[in-house]
Amino acid sequence: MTTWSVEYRPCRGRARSFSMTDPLPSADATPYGEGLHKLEAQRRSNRDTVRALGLEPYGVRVDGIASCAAARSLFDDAANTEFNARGKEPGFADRRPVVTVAGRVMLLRDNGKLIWMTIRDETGDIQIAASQRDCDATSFALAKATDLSDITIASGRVMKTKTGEITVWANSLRPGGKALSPPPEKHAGLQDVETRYRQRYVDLWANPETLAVFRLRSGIVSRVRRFMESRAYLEVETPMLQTLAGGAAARPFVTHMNALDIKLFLRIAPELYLKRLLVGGLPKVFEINRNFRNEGLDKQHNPEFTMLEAYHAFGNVETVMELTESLIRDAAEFVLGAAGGAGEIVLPFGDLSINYSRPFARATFASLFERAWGFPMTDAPRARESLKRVHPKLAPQVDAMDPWLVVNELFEQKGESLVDPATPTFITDYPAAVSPLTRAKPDNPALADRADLFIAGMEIAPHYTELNDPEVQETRFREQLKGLDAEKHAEEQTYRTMDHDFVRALKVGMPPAGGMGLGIDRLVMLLTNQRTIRDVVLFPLMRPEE
RNA sequence: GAGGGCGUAGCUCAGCCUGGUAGAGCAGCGGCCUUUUAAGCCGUAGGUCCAGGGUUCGAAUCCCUGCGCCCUCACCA
Repeated sequence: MTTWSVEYRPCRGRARSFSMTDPLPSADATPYGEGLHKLEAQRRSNRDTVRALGLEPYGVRVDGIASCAAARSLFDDAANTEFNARGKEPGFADRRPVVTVAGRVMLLRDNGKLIWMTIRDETGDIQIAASQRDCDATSFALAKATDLSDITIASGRVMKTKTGEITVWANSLRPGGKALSPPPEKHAGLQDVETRYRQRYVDLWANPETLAVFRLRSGIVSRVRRFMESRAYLEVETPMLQTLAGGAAARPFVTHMNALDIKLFLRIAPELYLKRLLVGGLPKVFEINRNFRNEGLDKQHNPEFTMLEAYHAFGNVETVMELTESLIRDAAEFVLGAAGGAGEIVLPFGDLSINYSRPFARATFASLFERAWGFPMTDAPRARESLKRVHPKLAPQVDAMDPWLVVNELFEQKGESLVDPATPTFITDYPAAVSPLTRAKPDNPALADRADLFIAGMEIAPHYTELNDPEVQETRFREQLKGLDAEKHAEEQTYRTMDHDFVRALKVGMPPAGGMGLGIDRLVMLLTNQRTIRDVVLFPLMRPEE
């Protein structure tokens, strides 16, 4: 006789094996064996009780369900008063509204012949009463077999208890979905940060603040889209799988396509495709979608993140600065409106109160540099000396560095921090040497026509007057490639490649343009007062559990 | 990458400093209860103290290593 050894893993506890010669686990004994947690076993048994009542514990289609909020608003004080006064008179016509609600059982109080539940849906909570007198027998038995965190459906009259709680006084209950997992603690909720991210499906219903943040996120993104449309930008979708990963300086994720046997990259930016569309004659385009960068994780970086990029033909950096400022103010106004506020658009972010209503501040790179370091950025010797002092690790290389790179290092050390975090601020006029893909300022070729928006110390959105001279572009690409130290950047060379097609596109002729990129996750962090990007991404990347 | 913190029942947390048989609340189970709402009362059960190693007569506790998460800094851009 052949003996198969089958490994199988109960949801908890050790894996064990059994062979075909062993008796099969019986179906009505717990099919997951002794590894099954008692709490789950108990819930399975309650589920079987529901089946024995002739009901489907996982629910069936139900039409005409009212939200908890809608059911509450149906409450009719006059009808309720009338019922309380005359409900026992023969022939009395009950005018209290009838409703069906569905939700997850958050609280359960079994008084014997009267069972109270508080259920929750995305609109809020409502209390349900299931009394032995007023429910049909099956429904009452179902109520008895209901566990915390089950999904239940109740139909009945909307009334108010003598303690003033709006309640659906049920005459019928139906199962809406069995929960075999026990719920988090009912007062403290789900606290563990890791579990909240890994099991967002629990976090979302157990912690209403979580749901509120993601509803706001959805509203913000929708509002941003409508704003762009109102400005006559066309929404487009460009490749996320690219044969070259261009448009930004970041390490891409690499994958392989079997059918063509080629290497593919997840995009690090949509930029080069959106510009091709300008060449194609689309004057104003935008895309809101995911970019992927194969770099570290921290409070402001998730490997996949959502960016808005927009390009405006015949515009320049000022065009898109105005766009961003109006767009952010509009989104902030939306959030404030959702919070019931009015007047000046001020939203909290941690300890800061960020004012979005005034014109955003501006500061030039050069002025911040000088304020930070006490000498002008054109003073290369002093810059080198300062960098050696503050960054001893870099000291040996400093003399060989491009003077503008030295300036840039110093600026990032101290310059950015001079910007008031509570005032949205554009830093303008970056050195051209540190902005290779940007056009130079018409009146000063040493400076780039670029502005970066900073809010709360975070870089939110860069703005550029785009490069559209194919020869300049090609030279810049070549310089970028040449700059790679072959040994140190061996890996980088596998994905940094000249984008010949993009140069070819520019040769067809691209109108002058302003372009911007706005980090949507960071914007949502600001507007919803969340300190980490993981609290505004539904399913942030986590290391696998096993 | 460096430093710090955390990991104990399904959940929320004590206990660790100062080593001596594992604790509470909620949830669960049995019982009572038809206006409760963190329901209440009586009873009861529940543990790989993240994993591995070490010290010790004895380790949740002290030491080392590893894993996971969080924080700060650095790197990257």
